[in-house]
Amino acid sequence: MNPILSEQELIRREKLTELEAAGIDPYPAALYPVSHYSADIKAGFSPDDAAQFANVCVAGRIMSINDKGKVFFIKIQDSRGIIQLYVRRDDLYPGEDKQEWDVLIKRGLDLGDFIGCKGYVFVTKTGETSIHAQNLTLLAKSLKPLPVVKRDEDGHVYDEVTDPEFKYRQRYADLVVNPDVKKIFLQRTKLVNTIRQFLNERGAIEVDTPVLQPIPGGATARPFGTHHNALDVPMFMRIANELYLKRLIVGGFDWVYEFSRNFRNEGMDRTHNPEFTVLEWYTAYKDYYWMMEVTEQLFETIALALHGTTAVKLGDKIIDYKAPFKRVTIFDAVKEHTGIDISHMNEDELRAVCGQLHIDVHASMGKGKLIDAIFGATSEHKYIQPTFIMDYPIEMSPLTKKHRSKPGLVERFELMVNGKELANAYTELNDPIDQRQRFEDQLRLMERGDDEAMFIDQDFLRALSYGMPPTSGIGIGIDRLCMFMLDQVSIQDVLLFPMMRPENFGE
RNA sequence: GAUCUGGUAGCUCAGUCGGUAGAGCAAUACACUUUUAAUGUAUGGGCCCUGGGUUCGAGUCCCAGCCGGAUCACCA
Repeated sequence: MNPILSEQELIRREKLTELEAAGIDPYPAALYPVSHYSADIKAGFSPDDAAQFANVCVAGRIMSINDKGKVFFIKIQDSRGIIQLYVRRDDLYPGEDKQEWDVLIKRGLDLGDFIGCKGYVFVTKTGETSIHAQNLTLLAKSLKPLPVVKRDEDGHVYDEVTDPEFKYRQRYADLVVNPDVKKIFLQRTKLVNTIRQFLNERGAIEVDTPVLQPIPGGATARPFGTHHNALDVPMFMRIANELYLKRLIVGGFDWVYEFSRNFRNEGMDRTHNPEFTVLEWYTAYKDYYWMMEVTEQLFETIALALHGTTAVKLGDKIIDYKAPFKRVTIFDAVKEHTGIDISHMNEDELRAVCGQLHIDVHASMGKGKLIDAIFGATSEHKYIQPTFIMDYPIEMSPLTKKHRSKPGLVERFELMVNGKELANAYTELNDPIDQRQRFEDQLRLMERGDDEAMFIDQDFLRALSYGMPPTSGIGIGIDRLCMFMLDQVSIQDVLLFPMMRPENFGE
């Protein structure tokens, strides 16, 4: 606790002492028998049927106090909204002794305190549904003033707290004071629940796989390293769960999924947090064409669940998630946006195209990375409406099955929305001999200087050797999906506690 | 990592040319028994992010650092 207290914090501590001296416990232990939420009272009450709400008990945090002398109007916020309490001195303390009124109500209450109230519901002269208090209980004292944010009838906000550092570091206060922030996170939960329901009702099984892994596999990224003391071995935080889910397909599950918290020790910006969530699922006996259809259905279902329509606002754009989505191969995409057909070019020719288009290249880049660079620089950002980009070069897809009819390509698609990758899926490589070769190719890339190439996972190869049925799998970035579906420009606004540099509290 | 930008009361923010630190809300006190973001009157509240420098004098100018944000590069 910061030893330097502000004037207002000191005053609140003095009030605490005064309350205790008067025999009022500022932090009572007993449960408080809440019977109603603010929103239910406001939605359900009508003066003609007042009996139904003649005896309610609510609890929440004090958001405003209007002191009228012998009458107080107090607004409290519970988890569902805000309701006003009408507190009249002579109703709470009808006798001669008004001392507790002075100590508890007049001097003892502050913005931010939790109180409980029993009473009956009525409508004030000004038309606000309120609770006429018959009993008021202090449930928890607040010692630190929250930011004061006010709203008028038109929804205009005064003194809104917008400082990102405050919002992200003290999300607890941000949530109290900014109801729209809370709404975003409720929507995020709804999005995740919608996906769960979608997958569960189709027979998918939710599983948990290791977060601590001896070999960080399934993606190309720099991992966080750590150490297991009892085993005295290095361990890594997972960068992807792909290889574990495929092991489960080997084991006989035919549709598994996991919301995987992944950790990557790389830069952070408004679209990247060091830990982030990816939904991956793998389905046996399916291919990437099937996967495209299910993906379209899923995105359409999510948009409808959140917004009641497939047309979703994102910045100044409207993204329409109505299935089916457009499909275009990566070579056709490049041809469309540059006029150049790179589909049959070798590495030197691709390098020449990069020079012609002023794209930075590195000597370590192989054919796959060059093609990816050309696509990224010329085409990727042009796909605003949901589009499947299909059939990637084999060099950049070491876990993907070779294309059934196009040599040098694999059966892979990425879903582009708003010019960004939202999902990545393939027909999975289940040929153990081919898989070993692909790993070895990665090793060669690594030797050539590509520090993102994959490690060989011998146990995964052993699993594939037992036989894995033909399978299709997908990974969907959940944080990014939330950003797109909830119209947020920063990943920090869809993460409750985005990573921040540790705060220095002094000493 | 590079560039730009910000940090002043509990909160939102002003602060001119370098010359005694400001407003609204919040707080304290008094008045008011159905109020409406924010009733009236009075009062208190400051490590101007930190450390150096320039100057008679620094919230203000210079340098370095700390903590954010934006843009760019790389990754989802």
